[in-house]
Amino acid sequence: MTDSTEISPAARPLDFIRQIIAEDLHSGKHQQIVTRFPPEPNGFLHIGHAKSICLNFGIGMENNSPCHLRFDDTNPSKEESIYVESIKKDVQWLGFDWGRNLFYASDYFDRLYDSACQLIKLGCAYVCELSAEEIRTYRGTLTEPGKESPYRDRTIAENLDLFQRMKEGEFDEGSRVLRARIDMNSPNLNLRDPVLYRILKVTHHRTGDAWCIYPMYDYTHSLSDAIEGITHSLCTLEFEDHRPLYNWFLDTLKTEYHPRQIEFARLNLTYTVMSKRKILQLVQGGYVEGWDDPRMLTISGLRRRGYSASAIRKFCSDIGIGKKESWIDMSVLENTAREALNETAPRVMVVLNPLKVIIDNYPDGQIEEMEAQNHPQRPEMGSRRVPFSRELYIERDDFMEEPPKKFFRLGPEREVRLRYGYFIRCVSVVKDAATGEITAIHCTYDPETRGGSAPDGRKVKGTIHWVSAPHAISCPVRIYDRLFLTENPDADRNVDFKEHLNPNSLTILDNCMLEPSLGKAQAGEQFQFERQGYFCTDLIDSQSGTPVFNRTVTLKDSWIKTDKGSHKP
RNA sequence: UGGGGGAUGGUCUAAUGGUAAGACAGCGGACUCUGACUCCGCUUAUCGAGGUUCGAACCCUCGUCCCCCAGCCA
Repeated sequence: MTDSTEISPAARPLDFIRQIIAEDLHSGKHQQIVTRFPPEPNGFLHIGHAKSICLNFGIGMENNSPCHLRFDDTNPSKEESIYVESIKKDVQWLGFDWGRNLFYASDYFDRLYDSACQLIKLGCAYVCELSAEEIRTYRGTLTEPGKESPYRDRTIAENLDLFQRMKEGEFDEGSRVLRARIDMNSPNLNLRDPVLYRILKVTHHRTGDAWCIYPMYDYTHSLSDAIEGITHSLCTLEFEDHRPLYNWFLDTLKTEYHPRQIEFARLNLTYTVMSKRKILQLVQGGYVEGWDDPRMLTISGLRRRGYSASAIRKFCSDIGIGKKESWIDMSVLENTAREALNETAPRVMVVLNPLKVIIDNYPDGQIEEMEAQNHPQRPEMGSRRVPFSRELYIERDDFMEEPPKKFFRLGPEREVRLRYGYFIRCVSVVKDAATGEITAIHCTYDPETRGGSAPDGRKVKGTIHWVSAPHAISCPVRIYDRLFLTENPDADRNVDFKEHLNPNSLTILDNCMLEPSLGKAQAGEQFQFERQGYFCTDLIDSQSGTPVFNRTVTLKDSWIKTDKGSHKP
């Protein structure tokens, strides 16, 4: 990707973070800036991470400066290399390049250990033997000060010895921690002697069994930023309270670099959940078919759903960066997909819920090839030929025996245009004697209207899509809808968010009729099924010749609004 | 009720002492061989009360409401 304006159009005013960076560059505080995206490899990336990725890497591209990808892998009990791989893939797929700047916090374990010893020597850290419960009690509460640990005033030599023995595996998990020695009376709980290291006798996905003590986030993060010479360390609002601690580490250890932490509001989207913990529950509980289920707002799910990387980048740019907790409506994301796909997706005709049409006056056995444009607004995308014959399929929704007022489609005695085909008029309806279900309709066509226009200038109000029955390719199409029924599934603490799952988030239509050109669709190709929506061939389940389609998003439909329900797909 | 943040149409975002703007949503209309796209129009906002000022969304004071923090998670 070379066009950085695509990511942040020049016309858009700078967000507050970019303003700070511009000032720092202008004032000479920094000649070059360095940002970083620091995921923990304990799950797949989602749309919320995309916001952070676009921010950090976007700033990098705009300023021609590096943006590091650093895995914050300090908790081996939750982290796995499969997540490392998926994260790298997703960042690249989104269009970003970390170049040589791929790092792991675990790369710094030795330096982090040395710095911890340094803190001990400074009298700023000590080995504490309080249990986890005791530490919690000693920490105090929001309104009451904490109490100092009885181990707080050990000698430096004793602390050094104990810490080394922690490292050497002499002690049990949970029996000791290394703590910073700051202020048990601080109104900021993060400063009440936070834990720096804990004993975890767990194999790490990169360092194996080399370590049995692992550093905590706050300590690791600030030092890793300093080690890498990060200038602006961008994180979400909940870390605002941690900033004094972040700074304390850097100030106390007098690091060469002192990055500035700046916090921005995380992304909230309606009709979904964003927390990794909850997403994990959906995956592990089998509520979805995996991290990359097209209903998931993971990067891999969105990719499979048919969202392009540029659409996701556009979305992240559109929503902006601020400090106000905000909820973006899902329709904004959906609209971004439509906007992107409208430009690029070739148009095709597919009948999702087929209804047989027999054209009584069309010669039996005759086949014509109709010229259809691939994109009416972009003639350079060319055209294709679609076969037309006596028996066709049309959409069940496009026929009503007793049509309401503003229904422009087919009904008894009504005439409509078959797109790129002929005008047809319905002459009779065939029903199943037992169920009363309409099984087919009979029509006549006007041979003068070939291609879809009438020489006599007569107008029809409706144009519907169709597929020639003998030529149609039957195919499953997966209709995806929002995963949740409520705007904020998390809203009520007393109700499990899974209660709000949409039971109809996936509908498989297994007898859809594709126009023949779709037989050679490649996995991942995107199309507009005219009058229906944007669809793509599934990346995983599509075989060449036997495609499986996923609905990315519907087209806007103003008929559905006037009709109020009876027409809902 | 300790500390840290935040309040601009229904939802986001801008305006940084000088005409409150844009996007999405909604409503109405035009166009149309996609009830799509496109185009046009409309409704709707500065949390409240004071103050400073010729002039305040912006500065000051006092309130109100919302979010975050008591993991050996990140």
